[in-house]
Amino acid sequence: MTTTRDRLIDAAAGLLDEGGPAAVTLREVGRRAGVSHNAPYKHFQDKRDLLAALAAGELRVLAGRLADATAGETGAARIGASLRAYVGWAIAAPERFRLVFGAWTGPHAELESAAQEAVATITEAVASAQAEDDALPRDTERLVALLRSTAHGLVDLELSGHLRKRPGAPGPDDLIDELITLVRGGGPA
Amino acid sequence: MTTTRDRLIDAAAGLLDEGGPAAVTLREVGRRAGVSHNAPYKHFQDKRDLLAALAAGELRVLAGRLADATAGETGAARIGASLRAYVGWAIAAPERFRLVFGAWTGPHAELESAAQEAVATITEAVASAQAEDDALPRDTERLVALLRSTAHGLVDLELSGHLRKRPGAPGPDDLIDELITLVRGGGPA
DNA sequence: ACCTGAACACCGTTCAAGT
DNA sequence: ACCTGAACACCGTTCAAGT
Repeated sequence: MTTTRDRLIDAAAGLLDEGGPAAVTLREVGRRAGVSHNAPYKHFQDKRDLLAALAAGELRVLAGRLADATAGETGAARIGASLRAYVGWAIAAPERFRLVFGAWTGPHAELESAAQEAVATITEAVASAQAEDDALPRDTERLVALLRSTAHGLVDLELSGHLRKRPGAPGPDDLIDELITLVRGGGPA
Repeated sequence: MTTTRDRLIDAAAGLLDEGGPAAVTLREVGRRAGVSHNAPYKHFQDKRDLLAALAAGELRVLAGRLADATAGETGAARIGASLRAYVGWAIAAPERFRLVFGAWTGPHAELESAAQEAVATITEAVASAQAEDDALPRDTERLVALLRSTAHGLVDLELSGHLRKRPGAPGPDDLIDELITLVRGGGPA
């Protein structure tokens, strides 16, 4: 049984994908969900709260993808799989990526716990890789922060068209490979 | 002599800094500039065009800061100075950073040429550093793309609160140092 | 408990008119 | 050339009312 609440979130996600944040109006969300233009207020505090619920769901999807992608890998390859899954998710749904990591005014409990889940998944992959590959730096927190930053920036610059100006320029996946090589000190796998 | 056009851009910048993108309404921009709520349409095609002019100006400021910061440095320190200037600019004016690198629908000539200028400044710093330090990777384009991505992601995660959850966690400047160490293969300066 | 319809105070944009 | 004021079609949010 799909609740009205779920249909509202689905409608918002569809509108976001199709027309960006400007297309997500509560009036159209209601229309698509088959309710009135202010029925959303019976399920969410306000528009921001609806978007946060959507963003939290997306972060849980991301965490699942990261877990799946890294399950069969070992060593530095595990880190590579994790970063490629992150980038793949973001490139496939740019508007959701931007929503999730955009400017949120004030804290939101559900969103924060979902974010923590995604970071924990990456951290596990990195910690395992470190245990299996002595060429990796030892400080897990620093390494995770650096890897996340690079993957995130790669995606953001790619999506905004700032990364590749000419054809043949290195793309996100090329740069992830380069990053992992550098992070291992350029030595043999 | 400050033109009406300049006062409109200044008003938009002030509103952006104070209240984020939602606070930048053409009506309030006009009010602050001492003109009517639709005088902006005599100087800009629409709201997006005004914001693009603001963003382009900010990118030119950034390019200048990068040039200044790297002028007195050599080798890998030049890259460090460049990245710290980038991060410093972004953290000091988060809303402008987000505007500049946000989602622009369709191309905008002035904005694109300003972006090219900023990238060229970073590229010069990196190319000089490569000439002075053999420990750096040789491919300038790849290296620039990787450095820009990391710096950009660092800022974006920091601003959204996703980078540092606990006090004492490494901040942007720590991670820039780590990145430069890794990029040099971890060897001696 | 969940939803509707009218209303309010906004917003970007257009247009006719003024100097 | 530059600006104004009214108007239009939106929007988020609130509120009284309905089942």
